[in-house]
Amino acid sequence: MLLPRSFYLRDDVVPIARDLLGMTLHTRIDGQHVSAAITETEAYAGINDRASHAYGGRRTPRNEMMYAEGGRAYVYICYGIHHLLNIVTHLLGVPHAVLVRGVRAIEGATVMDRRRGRAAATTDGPGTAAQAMGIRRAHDGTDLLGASIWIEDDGVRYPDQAIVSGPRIGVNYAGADALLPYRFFLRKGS
DNA sequence: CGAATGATATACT
DNA sequence: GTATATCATTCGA
Repeated sequence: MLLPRSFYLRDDVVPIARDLLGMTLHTRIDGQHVSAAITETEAYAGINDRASHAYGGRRTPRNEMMYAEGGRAYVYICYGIHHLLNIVTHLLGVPHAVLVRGVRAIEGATVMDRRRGRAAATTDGPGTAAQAMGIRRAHDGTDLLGASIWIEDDGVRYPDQAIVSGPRIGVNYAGADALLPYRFFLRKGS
């Protein structure tokens, strides 16, 4: 079933990042429908999180969408070439988001291979995940309860021991906040 | 392990 | 408007 708006409006982004593991991300982009299980996420927890683009309440054209009501996509370009998909959470004006770092193909694996230019059944980073799903900067602000990007709960549930948490990747500039255990992924073999 | 890559934010003139 | 530093990464060696 489609994840309801209320899932995205909860006030703590960290358990949302954890709960997204096992949910199914769907896209219908360029006439191609693909779906994939979310296997790795990271939480970015608002204006007090030094790793977040919204640290200190910063507002720029790029990160404006982080301040939207939960349940939209925040897509930005990193290192000039990689498009990264984030899921905006919390109420209007509170900039929380979850970075989707990894997916595993369910439907449309051949489309994902073609987009990636190589085998893409399982992606190995946030840039490759977004690319396989067809998501690019133009999808910034897309409503996740709409027809081009959405997330479904197929009832997959993982016990706590199947999930690993640890420090986020690539945020060494964030000082002590770089050590927060805001990254979640499936233990090998899960 | 290290170079590539160019959008973006910020600090200037 | 122009300049510069930075970057929630990726790929090939």
